[in-house]
Amino acid sequence: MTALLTDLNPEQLEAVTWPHQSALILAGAGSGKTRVLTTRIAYLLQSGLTQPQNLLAVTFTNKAAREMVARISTMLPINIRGMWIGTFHGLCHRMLRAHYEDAGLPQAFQILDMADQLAVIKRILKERSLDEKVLAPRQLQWFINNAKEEGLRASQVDTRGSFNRTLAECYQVYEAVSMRGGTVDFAELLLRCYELLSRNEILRDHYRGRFEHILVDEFQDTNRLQYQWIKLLAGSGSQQHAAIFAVGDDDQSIYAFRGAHVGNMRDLEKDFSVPKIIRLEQNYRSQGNILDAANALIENNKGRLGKNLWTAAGKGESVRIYYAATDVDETSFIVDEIKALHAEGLSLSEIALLYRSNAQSRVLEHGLFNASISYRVYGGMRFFDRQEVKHALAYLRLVASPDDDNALLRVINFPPRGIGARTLEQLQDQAEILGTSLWQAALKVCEGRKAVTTRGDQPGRGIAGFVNLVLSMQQACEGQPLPEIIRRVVDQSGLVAHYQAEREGNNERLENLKELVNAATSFVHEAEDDSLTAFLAHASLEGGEHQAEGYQDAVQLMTVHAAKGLEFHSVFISGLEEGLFPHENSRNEPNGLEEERRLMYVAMTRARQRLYLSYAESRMLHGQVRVNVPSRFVDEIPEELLKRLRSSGFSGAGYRQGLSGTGQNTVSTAYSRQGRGKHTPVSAAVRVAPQGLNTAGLHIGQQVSHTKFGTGTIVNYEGNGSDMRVQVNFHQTGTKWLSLTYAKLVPL
DNA sequence: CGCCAGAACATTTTT
DNA sequence: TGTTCTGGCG
Repeated sequence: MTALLTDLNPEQLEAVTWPHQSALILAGAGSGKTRVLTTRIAYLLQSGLTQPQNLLAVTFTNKAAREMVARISTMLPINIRGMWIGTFHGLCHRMLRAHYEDAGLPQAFQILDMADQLAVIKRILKERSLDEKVLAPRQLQWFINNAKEEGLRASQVDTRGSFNRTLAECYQVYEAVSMRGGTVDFAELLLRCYELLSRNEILRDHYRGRFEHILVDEFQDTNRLQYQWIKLLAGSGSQQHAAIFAVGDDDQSIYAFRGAHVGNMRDLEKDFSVPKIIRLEQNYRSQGNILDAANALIENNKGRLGKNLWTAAGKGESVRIYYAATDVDETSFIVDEIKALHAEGLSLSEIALLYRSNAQSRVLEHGLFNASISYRVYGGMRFFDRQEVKHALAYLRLVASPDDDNALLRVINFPPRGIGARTLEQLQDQAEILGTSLWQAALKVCEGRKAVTTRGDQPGRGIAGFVNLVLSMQQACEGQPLPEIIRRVVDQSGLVAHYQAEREGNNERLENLKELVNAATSFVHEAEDDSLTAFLAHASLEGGEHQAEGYQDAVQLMTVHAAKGLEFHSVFISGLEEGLFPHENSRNEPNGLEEERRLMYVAMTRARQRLYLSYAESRMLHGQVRVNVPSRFVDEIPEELLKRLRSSGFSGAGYRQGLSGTGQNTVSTAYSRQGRGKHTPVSAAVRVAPQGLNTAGLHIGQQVSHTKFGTGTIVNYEGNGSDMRVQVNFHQTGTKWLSLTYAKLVPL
């Protein structure tokens, strides 16, 4: 016990040993938030105050949940099985699976991710022949998810006005379609679970009796429904059974745009009569100047719960700021600094390049690539989102739950088997008439057809071919272990054959299909429930993070949002310009500027030792050069904390002057940069500059020679790793795309 | 049914 | 500018 509590500062100790009563912990960046959370759990268990099965800990990401499990396991020798640790969606999903009948769901209900949901919505809009200009699919998706997060069903939303009525009607159709297909979207997981608990007294009492402690991570990011769910589980007022231990930081609330409601912090305080907020203000990450700068910045926000980070470490280095003439200049400054840091022995993975929006990564990538610096870009496409994987998953869904229209539509003609728009329309009409799923309609069509004639039906093609395929898959999978099921379905689906038959560029796809089998194999080892349905749920809920890429020493490029929760020795925040950061769109949002400021606060507090801020006077954006004014956030940092670096050609005028203008006037287009050509779908989240033997020292502008084509200049590149291709302008034969794996290019 | 050209669009994002 | 989506044509 004592070992557990040593090295905690007084506030951390107070939080960890807090009595059985709800608490709100205001945990600043780098203040040991996760440590407090996990130590609290270990403390409760070790001191016998509670049992594992009486604990529920909820996070937002699977990564955070895993980290929590891992840390508790190292602290305690006990088996933490029985404890409910997971994401909101994961825990709700668990409850719904356990009580699917009470929740009114089929046993094999499937989870729709955002893309699946959007596809359903597009279909609904098309069927109702609603013009996309009148109602954009995304808008309807947003509306439905929002309604659900407010706890509203289609019958409960506002129907005043024709537009609202249209929205409500579409929502109603969407509900019906979901019901029939047995599908549940992300928001539905939460709402369904909430409704289940609020309606079913027996279940509610069961869970209330069970959970004595509910711990919530990143509480500032909870939306209204999530908070209601927590409240329901804990029971409030005289009904309160569980103590809520909420940890969060209002200054790091950066997800309002997706429904996060910081107000939940104050609500919790009130609803659960939290006697006092515990503030964790001692920072163990950054040096003094960095914290002072961040504190000064965030001070400009109103209505904060209030907090001031401090450190026992020294002042450290000044915050460096660089004013560049152009984005290219900004990039070359950053590249030079990275080279210098690397030369001093700092590993590249300790350097982060942060930006407000993804579009900014391009210039940076270009610069890094040309300097042969390895880098990794976060936020690419997730494994389970890839086209070929989604196709395979759709077949698997049909095996598990053939009434899922979305899955059916995705693969009914992929690989192509002669089912065109016409046939599909007939099938949809048929389903409409019968009031059934497309699958049922397809079965009917086949039966009828068989009775009349099979003439003209080539085996394996048409509706009959598809129906037979799915039926035989279902048969082949009966009683098989999961990896075998996947292997058979992938094989029988014809996906592999299809991709093999296509020329070029499908190696990665084929690899991913193999990888899917591997994913299933490791899933079987890890999960308690190794059914197909469980695997499909895993694919939807824990999609991306399976791809733990091997460690590579590379500079880390990501948006500020993606950087939350991470830390680095050195951090570059680029593009500090009005209109970019703060982003111009934030002007139209309520409290938009304050959210942008919090974003900046998050960005700054990622740095341990060294923080660079940079600004470019002119920048290429959307194909036009724009001239910008420095971000107001730079001016909010006290001068004495800054060390100004200057580019030689910069006029110097502009900063610390009137910031009233929007700062976006278009000037010349006399500007050139290497384009990147058509660009393969950048599916990989990782793009690492060539370093190996074959590719060492290659960069744009490099002269190379090729045995067949002679000499030329590298003008472009695309892809990554073994798939990387370069475009070479050969003096004799013109430009050619060459794969680095096959072509023997010799640098000159 | 597939391909290509032209248009439209362009914060942030996890589950 | 780059990327994605759509519609028309072969």
